[in-house]
Amino acid sequence: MSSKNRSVTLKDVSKLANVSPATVSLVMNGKPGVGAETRERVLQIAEALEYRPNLVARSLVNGRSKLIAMLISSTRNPMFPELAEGVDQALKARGYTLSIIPTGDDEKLEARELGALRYRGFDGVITSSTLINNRELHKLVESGFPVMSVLRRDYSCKNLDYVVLDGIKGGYIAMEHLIRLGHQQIGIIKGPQETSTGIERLKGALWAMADYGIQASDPLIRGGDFFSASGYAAVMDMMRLPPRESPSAIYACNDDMAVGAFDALWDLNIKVPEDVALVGFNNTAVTALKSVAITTVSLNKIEMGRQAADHLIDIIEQEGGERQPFAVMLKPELVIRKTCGFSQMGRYLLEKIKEEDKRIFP
Amino acid sequence: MSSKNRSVTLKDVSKLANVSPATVSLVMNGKPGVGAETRERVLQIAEALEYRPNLVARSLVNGRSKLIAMLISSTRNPMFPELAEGVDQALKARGYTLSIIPTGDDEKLEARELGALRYRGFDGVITSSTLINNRELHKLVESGFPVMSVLRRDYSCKNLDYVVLDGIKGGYIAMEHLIRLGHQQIGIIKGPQETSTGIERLKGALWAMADYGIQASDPLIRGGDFFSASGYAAVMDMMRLPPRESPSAIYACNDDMAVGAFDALWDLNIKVPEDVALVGFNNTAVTALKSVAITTVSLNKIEMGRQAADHLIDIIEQEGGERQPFAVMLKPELVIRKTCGFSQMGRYLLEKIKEEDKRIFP
DNA sequence: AATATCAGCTTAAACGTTTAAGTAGAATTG
DNA sequence: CAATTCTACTTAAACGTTTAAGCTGATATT
Repeated sequence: MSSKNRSVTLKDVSKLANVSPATVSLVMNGKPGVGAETRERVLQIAEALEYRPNLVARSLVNGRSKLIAMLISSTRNPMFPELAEGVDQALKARGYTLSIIPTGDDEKLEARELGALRYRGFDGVITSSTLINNRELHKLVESGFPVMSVLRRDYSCKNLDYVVLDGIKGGYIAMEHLIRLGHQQIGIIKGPQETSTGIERLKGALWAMADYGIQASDPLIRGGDFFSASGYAAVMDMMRLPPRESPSAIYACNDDMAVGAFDALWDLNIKVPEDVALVGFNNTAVTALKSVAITTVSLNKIEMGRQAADHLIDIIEQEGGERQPFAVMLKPELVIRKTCGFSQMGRYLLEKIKEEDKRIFP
Repeated sequence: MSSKNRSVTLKDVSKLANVSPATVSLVMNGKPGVGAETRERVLQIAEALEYRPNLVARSLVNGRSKLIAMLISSTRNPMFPELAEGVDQALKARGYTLSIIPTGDDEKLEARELGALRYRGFDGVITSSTLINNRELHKLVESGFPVMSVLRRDYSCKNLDYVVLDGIKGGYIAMEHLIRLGHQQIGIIKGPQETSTGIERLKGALWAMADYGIQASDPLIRGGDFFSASGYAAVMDMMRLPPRESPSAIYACNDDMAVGAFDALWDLNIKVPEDVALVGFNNTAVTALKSVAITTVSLNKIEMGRQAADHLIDIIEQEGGERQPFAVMLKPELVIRKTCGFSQMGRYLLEKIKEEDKRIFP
């Protein structure tokens, strides 16, 4: 069918319409300075030829590509899908398109990708994989490139805009929940301390413990890396403690580790929540499954992505204006499911009764 | 710090090096025709100025942007993360960057986005959300734009390259597994019949039933849309059938629906696998959880993404050559977990024991 | 020694837009 | 009616590359 594959250009339209390319450009961009009839004619011809402006050429001249990069740790990070959905919603609404750049939380790669953003033609970047004290990010921000940090942030980067969750509050309410249910020996599986989320979610929990006069015992606080395996290992370890030192509840600083913990408890034949309570963080999709039902701290990831993207575009599009800092801190909410007891009480009693039955009627 | 934000260009380098821009271009691209000393000098100056070629300008002249689009239904589709990981691996290795375009499986939007790909400057597209008989896709392929279909395909689109899973075989082995475990009344939760996956996974299962002489009963075959809620609804419905018509096993054409089914069985207090066996499809992350452990059909999503991306780039980069069709069909494997019995045996023994009990202690 | 070949450069056009500056003619003004 | 302002255009430069074609002087060929 198609012989020559060159697409229709501004010039093609201008020739057919007997006007200069400049005029066509004015028409296509709805700018004034063109007579009504001419405008109409050009529009019709453009329509007929199915003319579409070449965005690459346009980018070159006005230095805007309408391309936004999203730096993430991995597409498999369970936060990513919803975050990206929010970002995509906002971008689509304003005519931008989204590129994703997974970095695997590899510092080198992240630095390289950050440095490459500008000359690759991106208009701005949303980064969700920021580690604390990221020099390259620093440089990028200082150079005036539009950057929005989401989920995590870098305290050391003064001019970095962000929209994050209040991790301290989140950690606080998670821990408070466990304490109020009567737990005194509480295990904590930390996140990496090079991330703001890792730091804050721990800090909040420790605050709650302090407020309620509960001793935080060192052997119950374990390092984790936000991946499920580290949660599994941490629990396997904790549970080796002598019974009176072992936890009756565990707070994992994210859901992945909570799921790992859940699996470990399962393997150890420890009943959740009857024997050990568990609370996670992020309200990731898995936690909502009926057979998992992990109590967790929820945050609106879609909203977070949307706000970040929307404001990033604001920044990009308001050229001259003094750029004032943008910092949003969303509020966490506790989602109470089944891993912390209470609702399980009924079931627990039921089983006790069954056991009695068996003894009485063997 | 930074006053003027214009980045370093080829010209800046050429001026400092006292050569023409053309020479710098040759050097930067490692092309011949430049003397050793000159080359060295240019390289050093470029290095010193931190010169990076402007990819937008480059794209404009050689018509290649090194941008690949990936059309997906949603970032929340559980297949997406791994698929994208594979794609990203291949793209990164060859210097391309990935844009994702969620379409929500909305036909209009998908058509629009497909049509826009070329003038947005993409070099090619990987589509995983293709519905059957997609006119716009047809047009795009016929126009010679590099397209690779992954996961799903469109039978009606003759020149569409693809890398997919053998869905028929997958459906077959899933169903065969249930049959071999002794099930005769098997419920099926279908996928949408406008997708190749929906069609094939059903067809394969029906073949297996036919091969083993098992009647497929209409009320046990329910429509689904690949989302969890439809699996839930299907099971709720099926289980309302009179006991002798209700299924002892269920085959869901994807894991999302299997999870929905799992939840429904949970709510109905029907034990899996003791009372009803369940098999899913895709080997999605959730199914591997210890407390879920759904038996499912596995496919290597990362590999699938990688192959698709890799070959797409091959197509893009071999300009002239006759483009011959590329079609890969990966082999499915059954991942046996805990939702299909084997405990069937346990149940059998248990019932025998109960009967004995009743006789002895009436 | 005249000619061909070649390495090592430069020139200039091209890619498809946008936009500042220019122009011709019509309309408005004093 | 001459001067001014507008309107509706056009011209041409610019964005930052690539690349075909051209040029120059040196080396190789006959």
